Order: sequence, then structure tokens, then C-alpha cells
Amino acid sequence: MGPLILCVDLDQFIAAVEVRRRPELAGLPVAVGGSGDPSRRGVVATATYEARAFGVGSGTPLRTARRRCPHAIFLPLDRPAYEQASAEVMSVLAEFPWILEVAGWDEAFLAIGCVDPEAAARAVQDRLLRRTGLSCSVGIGANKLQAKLASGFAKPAGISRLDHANWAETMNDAPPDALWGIGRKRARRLAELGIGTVVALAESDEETLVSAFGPATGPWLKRLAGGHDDSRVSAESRSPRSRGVEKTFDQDLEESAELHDHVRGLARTVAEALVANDLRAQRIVVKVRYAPFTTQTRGVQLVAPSNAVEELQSAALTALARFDRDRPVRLLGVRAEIAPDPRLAGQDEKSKRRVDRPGASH
DNA sequence: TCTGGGGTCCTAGGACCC
DNA sequence: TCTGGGGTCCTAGGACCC
Repeated sequence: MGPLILCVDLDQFIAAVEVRRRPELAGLPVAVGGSGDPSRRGVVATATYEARAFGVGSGTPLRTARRRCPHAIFLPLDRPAYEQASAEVMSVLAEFPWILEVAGWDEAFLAIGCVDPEAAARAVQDRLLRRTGLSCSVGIGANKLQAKLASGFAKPAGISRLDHANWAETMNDAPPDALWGIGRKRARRLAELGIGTVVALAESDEETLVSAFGPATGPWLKRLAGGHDDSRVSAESRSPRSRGVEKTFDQDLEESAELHDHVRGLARTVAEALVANDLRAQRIVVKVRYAPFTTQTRGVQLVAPSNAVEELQSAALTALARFDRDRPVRLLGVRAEIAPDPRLAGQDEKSKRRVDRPGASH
């Protein structure tokens, strides 16, 4: 067996952080999401296993969650608390002598080489629990795809291994959306092509996939289904590509003065975030979601990279003016596309783009 | 299931140029 | 003039993930 990878995935991370600071919630159905008010628009970010038993999980609208589990405790999202907890977790993981890739608040990969993977996984679980009070599941794989899927099988608080030896028996009969990178839409498109299992996808005709999914995604899907993934575990933090904020309104907006005010406010927030991180925008994109949930975007190129509030507001208003304003608006967003750092000039950003793993970061 | 917010990357079509 | 074949850039939208 070659070198192995661990995928460390915290169990019900957001809910676990809330329970950790409010121990009286332990064992109760808790749903965290939005403003924490289940009469308002929003969805559940994470629910405890006790709430999941009632059909309340990630993505469940808050109103639906309340209907399914009226006695659930609803809490608002507290991003700073999760960022803080995540930093604690990652600093513990960084103590191990392995390459660490942070893949999100509650997820990380460790390239452990050829040490005993079960022992490594147990060591990670024990140390994380002891030092942070949080439990995690650990997947072991020959690549990141396998480790990630194995971590799902390991939940909660377990250890699971998926490698080339047991890939076929474990995955062949699973639906394609069991794979990391195939969601509802791609699964439906595959079903239309008569592909309903992982093994069928692995054995499918590549040209068919290319014409259905495009020149990069088609071949990539086929390789996924075979359990192949050559992306590396990388400790390098990647430079951000964009920074944005968006807001769904409890009541749809109808007045253009209101739209203007909100877009200006959002643009200010984005500008402040850019300044705080010494980043500059090269393009500002405004997003509008209309009442029947159709979404449009319009972008404006800046004459020169900037993070000045007035410039971003002006560009955002120019973009806003390019929408047909004929329907009620339920969401507004402003996003800055980040200009390349001139201090990195000489490195050709375009040539560094990877096409071997669409939809995933390296 | 009346459907958040923060991101990343890919795709396709049109503009433009040689 | 009724009309090719690239290549690249830009834009809007789509899909996915946590």
C-alpha cells in the first residue's frame, strides 16, 4: 500500500460548538441557522443528531424545521465563534508531523505517508477530543476522494477506510451522487443517460460524458467513479478569488430606492473586508434574486483595481442599473472579484489553472 | 422542503483579432 | 463580396461544496 491520506471531519461541527458552550443543550434537538428565528427566512446550517431524527438537517428551511420538530431549540449562526473553534481544531491538527490541508471550518486532510493509518486516526480523534471537546470522524484513503467518502461512512466519531482494494465492493452499486462532485443536477443528467450507479459511470462512454458535461467535467466524472483523484494534499493557503456579501430579505423589496440603499450598504461591507485584508477588486458583480427564485448577475469592470468604498459603490450601482427591475426582489448580493496581487507579477495566473479536478480546490 | 451565505471552478456564447 | 478558421478574452450562468 502506498502513502495514505486522512480526511478529518468534525461531527455536526456548528451544533457541537453551540453545545460545547451551553452544555445544558446536550442531548436536545438543536438547529442552528439564519437569525435563529424559525418564523423568518433562512435554512438550517447544522442540526444535532436528535433534531435529525425529526427530518431536520442541513438545508432544511427554518419554517419547515419548526413544523417537523416544534420543540427544537433554534439558534442563530455565530460565525466568529465557529471561526475561533475551527482555528483551535486546526492548530491541534497542525501539531502532527504531517502535511495539513484545511478544507473548511470543519474539515481537513492530512497526508500521513506510510504510518499505521488506524493508529494515526485514533491519535487525531483522541487529541482533538481531549483538547477541544469536539468529536470527529476520520476517513482513510489512498487519495483525497477516497478519504473524504470514507469520512462520511465513519460518522459519527468513527474511522473508516476506502482504498482501491475495497472501492468496487463499496461504491459500485451506489448512486453517482454518492461521489464528491456529483450533486442533484449532474445525477439527474446521468440518469437521463441511463447511468444510475457508480460502476455504470466508471464504464460509461467518455465522449457521451463530454457532450453532456463539457470537455473537463465529463472525463473527470468518469475518473471519479473509478475512485481516481490525483489532487495533492497542499498546505499552501490559496489567494482568494472573490469576496462578497448577500442578503435575503424577509419581505421582498419593491422600491428601487430601497434596492439602491441596500446595494450601497453591501458594497461598503465588501470594500471594508477588502481593505482589512489588503485586497483590491478588479470587477464588481451584483446579484439579484427575484421573488420566484430566479437569479441574475451583472458585472462591471473597474478601470483600475480598487478597494475604495465610493468606487465599489459606484460600480455596484452601475451594475444594478443594468437589471430589468420589474419583479419583487428577495435577495441582493455584491461580490468583488479580486485583482491579482501586483507583487506576484511574473507568475502567470492563467497557466496555473488546473483542469484535472473541476469543482475542487487544490 | 417556498428554498441562507460564503465561496470555487467550469461552460458556452459572443466579441474581437489575425 | 454572403464569407474560413482559429485563438483569446469577457461575461453570465450553472453546479457544487461546506
